[in-house]
Amino acid sequence: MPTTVADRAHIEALKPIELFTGLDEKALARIHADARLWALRPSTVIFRQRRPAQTFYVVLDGRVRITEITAEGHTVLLRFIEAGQMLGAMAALEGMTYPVNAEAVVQTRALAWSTRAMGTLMDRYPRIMKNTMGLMVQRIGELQQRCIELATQRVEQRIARAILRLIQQAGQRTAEGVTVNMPLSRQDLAELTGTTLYTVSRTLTRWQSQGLVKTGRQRLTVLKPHPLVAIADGL
Amino acid sequence: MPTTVADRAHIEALKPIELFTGLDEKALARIHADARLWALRPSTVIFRQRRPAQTFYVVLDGRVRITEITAEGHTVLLRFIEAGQMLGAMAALEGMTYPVNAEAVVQTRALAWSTRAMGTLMDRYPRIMKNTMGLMVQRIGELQQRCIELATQRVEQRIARAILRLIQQAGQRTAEGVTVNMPLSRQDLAELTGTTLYTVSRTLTRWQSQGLVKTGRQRLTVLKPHPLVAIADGL
DNA sequence: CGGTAGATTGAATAGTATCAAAATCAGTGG
DNA sequence: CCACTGATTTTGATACTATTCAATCTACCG
Repeated sequence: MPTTVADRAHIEALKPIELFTGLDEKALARIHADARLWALRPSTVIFRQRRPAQTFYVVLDGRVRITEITAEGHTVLLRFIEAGQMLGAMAALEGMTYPVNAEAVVQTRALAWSTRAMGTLMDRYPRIMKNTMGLMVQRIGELQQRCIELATQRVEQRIARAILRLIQQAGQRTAEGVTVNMPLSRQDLAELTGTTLYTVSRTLTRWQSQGLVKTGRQRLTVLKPHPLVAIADGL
Repeated sequence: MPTTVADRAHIEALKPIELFTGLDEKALARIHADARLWALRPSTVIFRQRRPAQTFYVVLDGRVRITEITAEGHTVLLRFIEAGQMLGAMAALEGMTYPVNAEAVVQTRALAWSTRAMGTLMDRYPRIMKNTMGLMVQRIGELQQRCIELATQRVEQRIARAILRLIQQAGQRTAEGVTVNMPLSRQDLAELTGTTLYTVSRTLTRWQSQGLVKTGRQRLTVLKPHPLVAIADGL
C-alpha cells in the first residue's frame, strides 16, 4: 500500500507526539491507519467516570478538562490535557473503566483508538508501552505534587501555583503580560485548588488591587509574575 | 544450567508478585538470576528524593514508608509499600531521579535490580512492561483519590479514611477488633492526612471516648468499624 | 434592553493551626 | 526494682484562615 501525500502529512503529525517517539515511519503509518479522527466542540463530553474505557485518545489540538465528581457532589478539576498528550490511558488496558470525566474546553481534535487496536499496537511496538510508562511516571509525579500542595499549603499559595502552571501550559504573551488562553472561571480555579469560588474571587481581587493580575469574566492576565512566584513559594 | 531446589523455591516466590504475572518459569528464573536480595532493618533509608534512580525493588515482606519533604520542611507521607509491590518504579526508566524518600518501617526484605538489568528484562519480556503499566494505572487512581480527599474533605473524614485504609493494608484481627499491625504515631497519621498531630490526637481521643477505637503509643485498634465508615463517608 | 451566568462583597461562623505546658509511657541503666 | 530520660501524646487557650450563606453587582448574549 503506497503512502499518499495526505498520508505523509498525517504521519508527520504523529512524529512530535511523545507517546510515539522512537518509532519509524512504517510503524507510524500503521498506527495512523488504526486511528479515527474526532472533532469536538467546546463542552463536548468525551467520556464519563465509571463508564467502560473503550477508547484511547491523543489530543492533536485544543484542550480537555479532566474532572472527578465525588459521592458528595463536589467537583475536582484534576488537570487539563493539551496538544500532544494522551487521554484515557486506562483504555490501554482491557476491562477497565474511566476513573474521571473528560470534556473539551475549546474546539478540540483528537485521534482515537479502540482498546483492542491500541492493545495490538502496543504488543507489536513495545516502544509505545515504554513511552506510556514514561508519561505515567510524569503524571504520578504531578499528582504527588498536587497532593503535597493540598496537604501543606495555604489556599493563597495554591492559587498562585495553579495560575503559574496555567500560564506555563496555556500562556499567551500580550502587551500587558501573559494571558491564560482559555475560558477560566473562578469556579474552575476553585476546583483546581480545592477551595471555594468565593475565596478565589477575594484573592484575585486583592492581587488585582496590588497590580499583580488583571481579571475579567473567565479571563485572567498575569501582569507581574515575580510577586506571584514569591507567593507560590510561601512568601 | 539446571534449576536447583533452592532456585525453584525462589522462582515460586516470584509467582504471586503482580509485576511478574503471566511469565513462564524460564522467564522467572532469568529475572531472579538478575536480582539481588536486600534485608533492611527498621528505619533503614532505601533511597532519598532527588538522588539518581539506580535500583528498582520489589518488596517481599515487611513494609516501606514513602514520603516527600517539601521545600518548607513539611513531610508528607504518601503511602506504605507492602509485600508483593514494586518500589522505585522510576528506576525502570533511565536517567531519572527518585521523586520521594523510601524507608523501611519494620524488618523488610526486597529484591533489587539495577536500572540496566530491569531495562533489559523489560525489553526481553514486554509483559513486565504491561504489568508495570497496570500497576501505574492503579497508583494514579490512588493518588487522584488522595487529591480529591484533600481537596474536598474535612480532617476528621480524612483521618477516618486513612485508618480504614491502614486496617485494609495492615489489619490484624484480635479479640477486641482489628489492630494496625505496625508502629504508627500521631505524627504519621497527620503526615498521611495533611493535618497536625494535635488535631489527630484530639480526634482519636474523641473516638476513643465513643468506643470506636482503642489507641496506645504508636498503636491503634479499631473496635467498631461501621461508625468509622460512616464518618469516612461524610456522616 | 432584559435575562442570565459569572463575579463581588459582607457578616457570621466553623474548623484547624499554633503555641505552650503538662502528662504519659517505654526503655535503660543504676 | 526504681528512678531517670527522651519520645510521644494529651490538653488548654488563642488566633486565624477559610467556608458558608445571602445579597448585590456586572458583563455579555441574544
